[in-house]
Amino acid sequence: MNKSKEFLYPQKWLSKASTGDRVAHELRMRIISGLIESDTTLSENKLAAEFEVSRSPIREALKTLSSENIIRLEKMGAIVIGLTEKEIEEIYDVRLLIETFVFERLVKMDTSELTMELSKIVEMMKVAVKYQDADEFSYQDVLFHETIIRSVDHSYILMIWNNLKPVMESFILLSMRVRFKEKYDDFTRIVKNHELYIDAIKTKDRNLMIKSLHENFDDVQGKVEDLWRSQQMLSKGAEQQDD
Amino acid sequence: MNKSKEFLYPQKWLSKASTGDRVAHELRMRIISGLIESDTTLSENKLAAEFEVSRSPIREALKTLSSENIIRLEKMGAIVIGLTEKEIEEIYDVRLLIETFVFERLVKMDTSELTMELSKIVEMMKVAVKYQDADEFSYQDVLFHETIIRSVDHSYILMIWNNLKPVMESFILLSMRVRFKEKYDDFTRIVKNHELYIDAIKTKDRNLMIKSLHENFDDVQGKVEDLWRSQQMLSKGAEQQDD
DNA sequence: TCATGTATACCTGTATACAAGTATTATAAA
DNA sequence: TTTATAATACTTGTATACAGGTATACATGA
Repeated sequence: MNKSKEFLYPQKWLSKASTGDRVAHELRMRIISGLIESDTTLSENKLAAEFEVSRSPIREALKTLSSENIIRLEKMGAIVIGLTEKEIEEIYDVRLLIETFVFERLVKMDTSELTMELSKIVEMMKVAVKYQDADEFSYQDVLFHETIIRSVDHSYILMIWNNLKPVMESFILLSMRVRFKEKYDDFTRIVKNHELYIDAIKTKDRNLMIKSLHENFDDVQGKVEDLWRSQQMLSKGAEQQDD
Repeated sequence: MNKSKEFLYPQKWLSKASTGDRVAHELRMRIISGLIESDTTLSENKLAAEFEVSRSPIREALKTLSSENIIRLEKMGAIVIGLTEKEIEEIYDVRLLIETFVFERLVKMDTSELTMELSKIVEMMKVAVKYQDADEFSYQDVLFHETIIRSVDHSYILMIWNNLKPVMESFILLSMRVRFKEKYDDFTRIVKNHELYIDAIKTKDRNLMIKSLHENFDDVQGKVEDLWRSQQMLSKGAEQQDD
């Protein structure tokens, strides 16, 4: 698909994806990682040439990315918006908003099945930590929250999640990769926070839920400066990533 | 664009829209009005033939509609989901969620400019009522809330709004058209609710805001059964609509 | 030097062509 | 009559072609 063989997005997650999806995922990673800078103008033709595909899947990808608010489609070309710290905070505003909403539904439900499922995911996270698999860890992290959100069966909350997810996934992926190298011991705390979250669901304890959610955010978000600092290095060292 | 000359969506709102957008708006109206029933399978080729355009804009439209959760893209064809009462309630859950969030931001801001803008919109609504222009009224109603949401400058809240807006707009449009015929006097109450909303913003009164918002929802949502009942009639009488 | 017009090279939006996959229907065999 | 298989009529995904439109650079005139 691409003349350069460097992919930021885990290729094994794209086994059944269309070309358009692949392009979208890869472009998203490059934008969020800073490899493609903000205010860059992307042209369909150039992207098509670079990815060695036709304009059709490129168009599809650009439309997707524009609905995620990381690019802006204009008359001539697509302008990269990217993620500033403001946007990252905004994403977490929204996450807090929807997860709080979801929690209010959960307290009225039987959550035994859900907590079982979540426990399984946390086990997976532990294994990912053990084997230092940042991508797998990120995957399970995102899955954890998605599982909670899906459990309340609310199609428009799910719609919000679906719009947010790709950007978040990319951001978490990049963030975790850096921190697996630099701050390995953080992960025991992240896992612990997720276990706290499960407890909150089990005991229907709002405060505990908010607390663990906030701490979880701080864990990803708090050291954002570190991430940006490490970003260039990460991007340039991206060829080591699996594909 | 269409061999049949009946459009549910106001054509003058589409002056600068692309073919894909036009198709999306029209399809959305047909789906939400019930003209196209739930579980119907839409094929790109058939739609292209019906709208007398190529598959490209149809594809674009279907992608848009799928991101709005009113159709589901599958291996063969797009399945119409439509709007059941459950989904309408869910939409208002989300509106309540984001407008409450926005209000919390507003109470920390200078809102004099905003309330001025909103007053203007309410004036417009009154004129629309006076001249029995259901479409114009709907437009101003949606604009009212969009103006509030935009005022806090939160790109991801705006993203949610942008995803919700088209479906809501269509729903409100259809709902108002029926009620302008059947329940003309309701509109003075709706206008009053919006004035209450402005007061709430001016006085930073959370409870008043929630109250007016709820009543506003009830006004649209409460008589949903009526809407569905009138739906068929409306759809069949759609050729009278402006274009 | 600055303004205006024009050629040119690019861009998107739409149409069309083609390839590969899937459901369906008809046909053949048991 | 039922089952299995092959033909066929669809479907989407991608590539390509074409038609406007837009920006840029350059030349021409004041």
